[in-house]
Amino acid sequence: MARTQGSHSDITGPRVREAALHLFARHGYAAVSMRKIAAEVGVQAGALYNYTPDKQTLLFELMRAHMEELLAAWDAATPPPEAGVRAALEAFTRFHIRFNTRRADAVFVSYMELRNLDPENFNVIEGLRRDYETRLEAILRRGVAEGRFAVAEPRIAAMALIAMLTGVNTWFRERGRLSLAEVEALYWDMVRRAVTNQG
Amino acid sequence: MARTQGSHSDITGPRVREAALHLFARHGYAAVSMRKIAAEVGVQAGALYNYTPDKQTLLFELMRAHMEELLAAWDAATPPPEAGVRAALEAFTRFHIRFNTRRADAVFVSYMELRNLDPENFNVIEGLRRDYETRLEAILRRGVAEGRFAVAEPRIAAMALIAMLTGVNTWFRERGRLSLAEVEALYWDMVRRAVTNQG
DNA sequence: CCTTGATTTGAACGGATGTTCAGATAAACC
DNA sequence: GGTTTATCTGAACATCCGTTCAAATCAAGG
Repeated sequence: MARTQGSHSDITGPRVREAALHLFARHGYAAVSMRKIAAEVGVQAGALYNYTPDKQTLLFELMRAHMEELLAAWDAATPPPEAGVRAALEAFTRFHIRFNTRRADAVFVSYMELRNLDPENFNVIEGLRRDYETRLEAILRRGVAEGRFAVAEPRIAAMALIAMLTGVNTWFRERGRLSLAEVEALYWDMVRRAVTNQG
Repeated sequence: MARTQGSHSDITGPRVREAALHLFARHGYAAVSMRKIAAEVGVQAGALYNYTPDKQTLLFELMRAHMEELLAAWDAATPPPEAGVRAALEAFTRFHIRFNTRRADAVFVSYMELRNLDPENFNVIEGLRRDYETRLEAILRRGVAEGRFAVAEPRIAAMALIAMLTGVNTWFRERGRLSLAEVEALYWDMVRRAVTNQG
């Protein structure tokens, strides 16, 4: 009694990653066993090893995929330079909120499970995270250079703003009082004022 | 061969909590065994049960103590009303950064290990967290009422600002380029502008 | 329809887990 | 200095862990 009807590598592989992401987000990497992931997929634990060499790599690949999709999505959504630096900052703000609320599990795991990564895996994810921060930092620096923003420490401001925006995930619910568009507008208001001088 | 010379409940108890807090912050609750905590203290695992009924309660009490100390410290540091709402917001900003950077382990654990709490324990910690957010929300509401702040959604702004301020912990190092006072000033600048209208 | 090869099972491995408790130990008190 | 009592050890419990692998199963190709 092996191999259920209709099961394939193309189907089981994604389902393993989905189940792992969901369970890691809910209970944490260390608290989720390979057997629990297998049970969620409807398979025995041994079958998981057709899709990952080990549990650590499964976690790492989930985080790497998320970070690379994040970077690729922003690069594809970046407004052209001639739109202006203010439009770039607004686009970043709205993009970050939209992208992250749609992928709450991956965002959560990519932040909370950093300490469960092997050192070399950690360095890879950390590098991708820095890349993303640098995208925002560049916008802030350009705004300062053009005299439109007043930001004393662009890198720190970038980290501060990203922390604020990512915080949306802790309370936002799809069917809550505020729509995503309203949330975007609220945060864009705060971001805009935080980097702009009075008067 | 039991009871090492000079060991007492008064000494071992705090050391158990210190070791647990440190290890939970570093590796995560689920990844830290009672034996590892005991080894850090220099004791056998069974001895820990003189100080906590079980591992879950150990985690919960660490988080509860942290949150209650946070609330008590802020209540003791709150400026008098006659100092003005702007002074209150600045005090909150500086207090939050100062208190949290000094207790990075407890802050980290109290946020990251929420999902490892039993439902009833979770509700207690969640309630304390809401209390703290409400302190800031009240300041923002007062500022709006007095016409000094422009904040459309005070509760959401409170959560956004706290997320931004707590983010300091992810990068701040005691002996880094910026002193704590400089960091406080940078963030107060952003907070002040984020809640204030232009012109 | 029969073979081939990908996919899964089910059992097994050594070791770690939280918790309990009888017995050993040493500090505190009379 | 002997007794009491708080504290700790060391072993044991049942259960779970990540990972491996021969054998079983089934989809696809000829």
